[in-house]
Amino acid sequence: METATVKELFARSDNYLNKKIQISGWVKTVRSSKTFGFIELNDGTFFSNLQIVYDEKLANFQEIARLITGSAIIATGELVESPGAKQPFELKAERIDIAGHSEPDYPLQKKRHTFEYLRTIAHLRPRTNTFAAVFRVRSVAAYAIHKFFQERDFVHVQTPIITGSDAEGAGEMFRVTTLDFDRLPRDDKKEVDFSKDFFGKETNLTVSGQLEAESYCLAFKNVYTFGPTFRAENSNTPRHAAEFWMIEPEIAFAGLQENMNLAEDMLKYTIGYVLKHCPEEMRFFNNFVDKSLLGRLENLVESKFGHITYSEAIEILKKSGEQFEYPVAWGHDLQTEHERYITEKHFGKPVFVTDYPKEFKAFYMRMNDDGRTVAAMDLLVPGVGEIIGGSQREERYDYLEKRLDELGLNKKDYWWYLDLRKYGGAPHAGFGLGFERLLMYLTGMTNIRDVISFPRTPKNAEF
RNA sequence: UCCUCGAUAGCUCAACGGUAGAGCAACCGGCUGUUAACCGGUAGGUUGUAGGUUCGAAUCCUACUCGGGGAGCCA
Repeated sequence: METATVKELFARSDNYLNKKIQISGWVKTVRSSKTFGFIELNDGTFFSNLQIVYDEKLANFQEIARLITGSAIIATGELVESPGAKQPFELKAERIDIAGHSEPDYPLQKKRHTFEYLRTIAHLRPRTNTFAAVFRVRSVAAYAIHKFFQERDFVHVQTPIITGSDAEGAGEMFRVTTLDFDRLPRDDKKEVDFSKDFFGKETNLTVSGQLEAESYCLAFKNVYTFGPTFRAENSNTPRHAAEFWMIEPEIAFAGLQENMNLAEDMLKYTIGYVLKHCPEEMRFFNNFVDKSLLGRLENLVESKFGHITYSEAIEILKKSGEQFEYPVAWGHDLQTEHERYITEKHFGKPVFVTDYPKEFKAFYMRMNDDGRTVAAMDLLVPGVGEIIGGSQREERYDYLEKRLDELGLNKKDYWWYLDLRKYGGAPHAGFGLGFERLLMYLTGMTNIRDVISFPRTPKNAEF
């Protein structure tokens, strides 16, 4: 007798038909009659369930008929063709052992639950159809991203989670400390004395691996990071989490154009890979989450992304005839409503917007020849908004130094970052891709809390 | 953080100033091919929390907590 998984049964049913097999998994539902019944079993390996038929010949027939959803069982029997229309085959049980009982108050039902409720039982929601699909896609997408970069000889750099630099410039940070809050050490000025802290200085959770990635980029040429990122911003939106995963490639001897080509290739590769390797999951999303999903994704893999400059975007918005809440004028940053118009209505596909005024972009972005814009690029996609933010980096020592001065930043904090420009600073570029935002785009799920296993958001760190 | 909407049985919802209900889940029973199984029955509630108005509050008012949507910040 062979043990099998549901995935194997569906992949190679000929090998198993009319043979005795053993299969183990969790009960999704039981339908019982007087002398026989059916169990829907999911073993976690495949999106579809296996139907098990059992009858009163089983010694524990009564017990099986009363199984509660969620119970773990091990079933043995022959795999036979099913007379029912909804499944090609089923297991005719000769024996069913109960590995773990469930309880009458099992919170998951056969009927549909709201995503809001399922977030309150995040430890059980991967057992639902939707979340089983989301997290298999998440796993496959992560693999596809590594595969994409590895096949192109990029080096995967694992940058630190704890950073001693408070100068990453990407927002509020979470403090990391071992100090006793009830008895904080103070210095002469009565301020907290961080020299007594674990690292002898202030430390925080990283908000970006970019600065460190640049260091490795200027040694390995092409690198990428893929790791957790932490932002202590009080953001309450369906697109923000305090802990999320980010992919940050960095390429040397390359500029903004190569950077955008890389981003486009990577997205198309990843989406194509998921479409090919998660057909059941993607069909499910298309049927139950977003009816236009597959058409949109398949179209995206074929089409060229749009390209416009910030200045062109302003012109498009001015000529659009739309009534916007925020004014459209050169020198004003693009608001969400503007971004949505450009990617959803004007282009109807992903669009790179480049060359923003330096005033609302980070210090490290490369100054353009016009002296007022920088070589930045944002990728906007319909439904999700900004999915990628990147730039060519300022590789000229004196320009970077000048920019730090203009913004009132302390050059001492950036000594090693400046060093990278001092010792063979080559043109280089990179971007950050929010992994969860990619998953939202891939699955049609509209809340970031539903594409990360145990979401951390303001006032919520349960589990 | 701001604006806005919401919170009623385990879940999804109804009742909108006058005795809190239904479907599903659970429990008991019936049913020889079901598949969101079906049929009959039982049980299940200080209506998010704390105040207030009223003869009377799930319903009106205030504050708070939590959640949804929108905005800002951004990935």
